[in-house]
Amino acid sequence: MASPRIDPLTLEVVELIGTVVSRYYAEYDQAAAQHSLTGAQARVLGLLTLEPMPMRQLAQKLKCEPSNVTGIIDRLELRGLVERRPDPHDRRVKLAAPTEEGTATALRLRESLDFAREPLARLSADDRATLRDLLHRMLGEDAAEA
Amino acid sequence: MASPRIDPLTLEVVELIGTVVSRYYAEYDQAAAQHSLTGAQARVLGLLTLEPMPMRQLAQKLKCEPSNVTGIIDRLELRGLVERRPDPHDRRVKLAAPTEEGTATALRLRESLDFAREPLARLSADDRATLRDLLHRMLGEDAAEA
DNA sequence: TATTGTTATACTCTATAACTATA
DNA sequence: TATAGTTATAGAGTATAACAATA
Repeated sequence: MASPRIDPLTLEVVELIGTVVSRYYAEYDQAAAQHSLTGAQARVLGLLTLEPMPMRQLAQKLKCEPSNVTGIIDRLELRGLVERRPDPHDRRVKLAAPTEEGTATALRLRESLDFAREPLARLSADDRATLRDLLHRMLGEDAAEA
Repeated sequence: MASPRIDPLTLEVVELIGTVVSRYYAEYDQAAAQHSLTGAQARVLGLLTLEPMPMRQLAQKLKCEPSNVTGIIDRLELRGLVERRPDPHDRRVKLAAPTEEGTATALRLRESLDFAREPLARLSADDRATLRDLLHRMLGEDAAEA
């Protein structure tokens, strides 16, 4: 809790990360908007295409209250991108799953996300590998949560 | 528009960046909440402590519509963290500026943001320098916009 | 009793359009 | 006429609290 007095180098890296963050978010929202989706809707659709899951689990992934998921899924369901299925093992839970159209939309969305190509294309393969290693070490073991 | 077919290395780096982004945002919002501020309010307060500026300019920095800034500044002003000053050169513009308490809050907020310390502390100074260079090259010349 | 999902409510952020006061 | 800031409005995300169905 002692006041940090961060060195200039660390400060510069933090600012650079801030730039990456804001650019990443802007591109993500823009890509989502091109498919008439909000950022949250796009994120949910992306998660569900990996694996259908209960509303509760979705809330945990999004780090928000379960009551919010109801609305987001409502809007996606209204557009035919997602459906609610009963869970055969527990009649309380509803499994959110993408429809065929939802899966297709998520795929197109991922392809239109060119954050992967544009900025990273400026780095050589060796540089990308170095960056990967640095980020891995920076994030520690729990980097897989995405 | 040709479908990308991204190589696994690039994909891995993109995922890592996604993890950094979500962690950065989560920490930022949490730090803001500790001071009873929303993320947007904290961002505005941070910008204004660097330099007071017209509402219009603030909207440009936030990449949102000017009408939104009115509300954000309203709420900050209501709490005594920000004030609106007339611009001596143009009676149309209002300069948003932090109050003394606003400046103090912004300072405490910055200190409580330990994203700078915790993850980056795992890297040596050499590694941080390497990371800085890679991010610089990745972001290009326009990395200063933050 | 505890848990899942929902509803009701309130607040913030967001965009759009129309308005005012200046320039 | 153009610009700066505001208001009005509507939609979306968020948290909180209370509720029904199920465990």
